[in-house]
Amino acid sequence: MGTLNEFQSGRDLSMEGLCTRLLERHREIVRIKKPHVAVANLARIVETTLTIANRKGFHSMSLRDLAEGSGLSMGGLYAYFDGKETLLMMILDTVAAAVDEVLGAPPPDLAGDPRARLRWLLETHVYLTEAMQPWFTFAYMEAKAFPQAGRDAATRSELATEALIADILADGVARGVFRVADVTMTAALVKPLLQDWYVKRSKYRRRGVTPERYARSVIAFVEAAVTPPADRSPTAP
Amino acid sequence: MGTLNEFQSGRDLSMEGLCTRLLERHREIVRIKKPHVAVANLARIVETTLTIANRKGFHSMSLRDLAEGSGLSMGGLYAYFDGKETLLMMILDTVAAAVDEVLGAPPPDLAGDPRARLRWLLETHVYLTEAMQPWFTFAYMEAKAFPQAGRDAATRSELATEALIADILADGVARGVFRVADVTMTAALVKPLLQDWYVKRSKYRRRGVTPERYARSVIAFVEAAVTPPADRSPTAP
DNA sequence: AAAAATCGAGCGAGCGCTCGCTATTTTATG
DNA sequence: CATAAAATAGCGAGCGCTCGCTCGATTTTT
Repeated sequence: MGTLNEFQSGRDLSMEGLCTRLLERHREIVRIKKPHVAVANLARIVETTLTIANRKGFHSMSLRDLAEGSGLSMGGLYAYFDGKETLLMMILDTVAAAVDEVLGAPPPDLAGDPRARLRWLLETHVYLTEAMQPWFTFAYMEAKAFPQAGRDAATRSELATEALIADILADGVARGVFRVADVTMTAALVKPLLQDWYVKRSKYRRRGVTPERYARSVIAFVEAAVTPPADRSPTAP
Repeated sequence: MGTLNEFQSGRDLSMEGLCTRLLERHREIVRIKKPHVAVANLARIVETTLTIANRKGFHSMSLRDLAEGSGLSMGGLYAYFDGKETLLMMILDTVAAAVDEVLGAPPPDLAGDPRARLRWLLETHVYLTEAMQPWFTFAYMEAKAFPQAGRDAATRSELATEALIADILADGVARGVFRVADVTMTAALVKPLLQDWYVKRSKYRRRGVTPERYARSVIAFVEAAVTPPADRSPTAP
């Protein structure tokens, strides 16, 4: 099993890397010409937004707060987005894109091994959400309270992850490795275990729980629930 | 195992019953003298608040929205609370009180049976949150974004429930009924399974999942994770 | 000197909240 | 038992303020 340090997503998940791709997806909204200027300021804007919004909510963050925190002026901000709602959407779709990119590319050599695929998915999800913790907290907290497009995107992303889990479980059942009464229901129950890592991150930090340990715990918990009793006898591997 | 219909909490969880107790706890704030008038209008105020806030967030609900929805005027509302924030607190502490009252009173005859206690707790939690679903959704969504006192209350309530789970697990381990590597960690993982029921209620409704079935699934999932392998062999009961 | 980036005072809309007032019910009085 | 007096409940225009957003002026870069 891997560790957070070994975790290689094949994607740059740093603030700069994420904002570079954010800029590419929104060239027609960001009115700044020089990419290095745009990316640098987007990074400060997003960083500040995540910090303030995760403390008191996106709605309660005023653009004056954001201007002060990011070092730009009120008017300056509007060269980077055309409204507060657009800023929200930019952040939300950056999270969704990261999920697609990272979880959508499992190592091909695991294809025939449902147990390994499940471990990889759970572990990678924990490490991904650890690397982008403020982004995921933001998306989780704000997606519900905002306009239809945002809600839909969040729902779709959530269901996509659930479908990945369900797919692995179904494969495992077909191969006789797992025993699961209801694949859809079980997948639905696994999802909140993954979300808890970033939703309650501060609780786990306070308790000194590392990402590695959390991933191990979730894997053990889920595997116990899907492994046929016969394979779990104390003498089995 | 019980069903939602048989579920008797020993407390009136109807809107009227809850608002009656809410009024008792806040007599010095509610300036309406006649209890039957106060309770009736509080019920309409709270009902409207939960509906609007769960759709677009408490912060985005204006008191004009609330006045229109509840049938009172702007000024009239202020006879029932002394500010928007107080209204929030009234609702949050009603939820906390209900949790204490219902989960704090397990059937005494289960005392010696950790497995039965665990089942009762999980089942009762699902039924309680089903009966007060809009209240719990509201508390979950709004507690974080609001003032210190609210955050603290939410954290304390959350940890209290977790402690109830941990207590049962520890008892089960001591009696050799459960096998759990880390009681605190496992309790932490059970909590989000219970929260998912009201946080994602609409998803489960869309899929036709009943409270009974959800409770059964969670119980099966958790029991698989805490039952020693030996007791799970196909020949065991 | 042209282009790009940034500035910040100012706008109208909408917010939470107040207050002088009316309408209704309860109580006191001859 | 009428009715005056007091208490209670409710009203909604309007206040001060902050919000998201705009735009002509200004600074910085090339």
